[in-house]
Amino acid sequence: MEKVDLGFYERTNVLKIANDLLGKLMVTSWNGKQSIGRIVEVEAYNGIVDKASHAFGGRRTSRTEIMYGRGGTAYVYLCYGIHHLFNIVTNKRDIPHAVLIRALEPVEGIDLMLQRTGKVKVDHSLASGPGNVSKAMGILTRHSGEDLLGKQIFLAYDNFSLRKSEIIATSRIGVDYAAEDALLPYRFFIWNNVYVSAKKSLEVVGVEKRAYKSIPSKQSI
DNA sequence: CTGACGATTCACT
DNA sequence: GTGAATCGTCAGC
Repeated sequence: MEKVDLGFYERTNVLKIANDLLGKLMVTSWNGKQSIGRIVEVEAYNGIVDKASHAFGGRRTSRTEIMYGRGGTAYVYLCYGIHHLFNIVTNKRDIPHAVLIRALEPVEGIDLMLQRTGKVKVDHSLASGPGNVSKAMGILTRHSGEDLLGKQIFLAYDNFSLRKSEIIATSRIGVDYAAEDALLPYRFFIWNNVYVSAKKSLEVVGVEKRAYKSIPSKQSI
């Protein structure tokens, strides 16, 4: 298991990074408690030109400031007053790209995940859905700003690999307010993986496997 | 200071 | 399919 390095996070194409995150291992380790999950579903948020992004239009607030930090930083925020959503900041400082981790396949420390989620046995929902990912891994908003090159929260890779044909791209979940940008195929997941969330909405959408080639890059508003 | 609301989940119909 | 839970964040006054 090798830790994902800074170069991976600092790349400029957030859609490419989102694709590359599929199959990677997410690790949390504190108080001697380690949990590992394999990333099976993500969503890309393309910074200031993306109406679904918290940083749309260059918006800077105390909360979103983290997104303007260096790639390889955790951005965690509270949603609906209940759910802690874990994102990975990408690109260079001042370019607020991010990738939301939406689902994990539990790999290690599963007893801890069960304990944290209050579940009795493993099922498809253990770390499926962005709120459940954080709950199972023990991530809270206080971890926002944490360095992903550190020892507490980081990503790693092993021998696992995916073919491009195993990656499905669809529109993102819960971003209807983003008008036309709600339709962009910025959600990626592993085909046929049982831990992927919101399956009902799939209906085998028009699969856009090369979505990242059409990424908008203009930096004006 | 106030009010509206969200990158969600779960139980229930 | 519908609605409740629940609170930090943010715009507006």
